[in-house]
Amino acid sequence: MEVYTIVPSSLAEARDFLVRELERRSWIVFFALCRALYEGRGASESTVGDRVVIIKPDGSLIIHSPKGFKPLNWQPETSSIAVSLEGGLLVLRALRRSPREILVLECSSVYSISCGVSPEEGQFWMYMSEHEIRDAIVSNPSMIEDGLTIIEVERPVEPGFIDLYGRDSKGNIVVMEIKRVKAGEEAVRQLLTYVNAFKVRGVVVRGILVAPALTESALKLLMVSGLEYKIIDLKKLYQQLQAKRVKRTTLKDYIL
Amino acid sequence: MEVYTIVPSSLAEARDFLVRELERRSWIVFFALCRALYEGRGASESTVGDRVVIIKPDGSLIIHSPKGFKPLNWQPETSSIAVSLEGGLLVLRALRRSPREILVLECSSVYSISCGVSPEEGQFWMYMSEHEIRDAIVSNPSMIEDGLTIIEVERPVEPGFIDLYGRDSKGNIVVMEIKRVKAGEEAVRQLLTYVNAFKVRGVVVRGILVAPALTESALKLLMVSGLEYKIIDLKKLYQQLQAKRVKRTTLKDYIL
DNA sequence: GCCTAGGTCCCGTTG
DNA sequence: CAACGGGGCCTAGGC
Repeated sequence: MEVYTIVPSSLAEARDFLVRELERRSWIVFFALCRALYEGRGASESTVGDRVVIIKPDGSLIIHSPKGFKPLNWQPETSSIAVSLEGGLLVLRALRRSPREILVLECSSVYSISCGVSPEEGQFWMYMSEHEIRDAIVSNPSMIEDGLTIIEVERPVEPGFIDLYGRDSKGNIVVMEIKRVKAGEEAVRQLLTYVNAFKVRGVVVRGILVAPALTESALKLLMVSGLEYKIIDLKKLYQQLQAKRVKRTTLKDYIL
Repeated sequence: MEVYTIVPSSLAEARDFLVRELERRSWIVFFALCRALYEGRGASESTVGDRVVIIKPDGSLIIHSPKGFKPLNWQPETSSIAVSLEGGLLVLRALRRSPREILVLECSSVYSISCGVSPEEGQFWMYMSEHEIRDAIVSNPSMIEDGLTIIEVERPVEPGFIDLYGRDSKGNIVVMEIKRVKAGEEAVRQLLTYVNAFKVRGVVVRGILVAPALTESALKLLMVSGLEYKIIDLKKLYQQLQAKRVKRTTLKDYIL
């Protein structure tokens, strides 16, 4: 990857550079003193401040303030980014078609602009998703309960999908909702919706919430609703999965 | 703001530069060919790819791939970022205490590094939040229903808070849940939880979902649950609020 | 620290 | 296209 940086001596120079690199669909990063105006699903405005602006080859635009993970303003995907000089300011207009949104960036000063064309995308893998946990249970249902058999994964029901649908050793239908993080009330409500979808059709089923932990109020709501839960040990599960997994890399040397 | 950029001729030079600027709590942005390993609440790994890495003065670390709004890897807040040269790679270890997470970035090549110390933070205002909508209803409850009076805002209930709590013209207690976007089932379930919190204590209340729109299944669930809804016009509300608001800036010249 | 709820949530998947 | 649910969600506000 070739990265090229300029320290523009004027906003006109910055504009020309941006126009050319947007045309080439380069990856653009610049430091600027600017303010942003946004209107769409919500609306925002700001006073001038030092910002880092990223424009990606796919048109995504991200404006970062000096603090925190979240950008101050953004446009996840743009249909067009227009650059112009207006009243002594460098103005970028980033439009989005659907939902219809506009983000206007007014730069009073551009400190530096870097750009590069990126050939190396690389691959990415995420582990320990709800998906992975679900698949692990499918291949070993006894981790939930002895004698449990899984009949269907992602079974469509009235609204949405049941994570796991099975039958216990006594022949009862079991509906399972899986959470990869501590489950709150919302998870219980979700499970309850599924169980009720059966109940209204006169079918009584067991509902089991599968999670590494439950909040207190979630537990209370679960009890009141006649539902059950099963705590799973994510660390153990991760190590089991890790052992089976094609070893691509390892963090062992880094783990503290 | 002063922005300084180097094109390091070696990883050692990049390391020295990073160490110094991290020390100074500068704002650091660099382009690199690298891969990231993450382990914490989840786990991820990747092959090498071209990335833009941002390290903010507060220690937030963000790694962007060439696509989309979301970073590939990140650390919202770090307790420490260590930089070292290991086996011909520039390695950054970003630790987070709680939750305990580690992000390791292995750079095989650093194309350029920019840094700057930012004095101008600027201010930021967000409009049309649920908060704003709620306040607008408080100052004019008739937009929901004639004769409605608001008794309490954010009234604490069994678990959580009721957005608006009031009384209708006939003396019935009214519980309102506000959504700034189209409401789905989840919003209905939330409202239902609040209404049920009264019901279990033998108090019958009206539940009204206030939103710009409802999904079909949300409407169905709402009907079945004996709840009500009120559609609000966000565009109209925004213009009303905008008129009252202290005019800081305007997008009028930009709106298409 | 835990927990609840909002978000311009984003994002993938599916009908 | 709309809608539903996951996410390393993040972040703010209460306790």
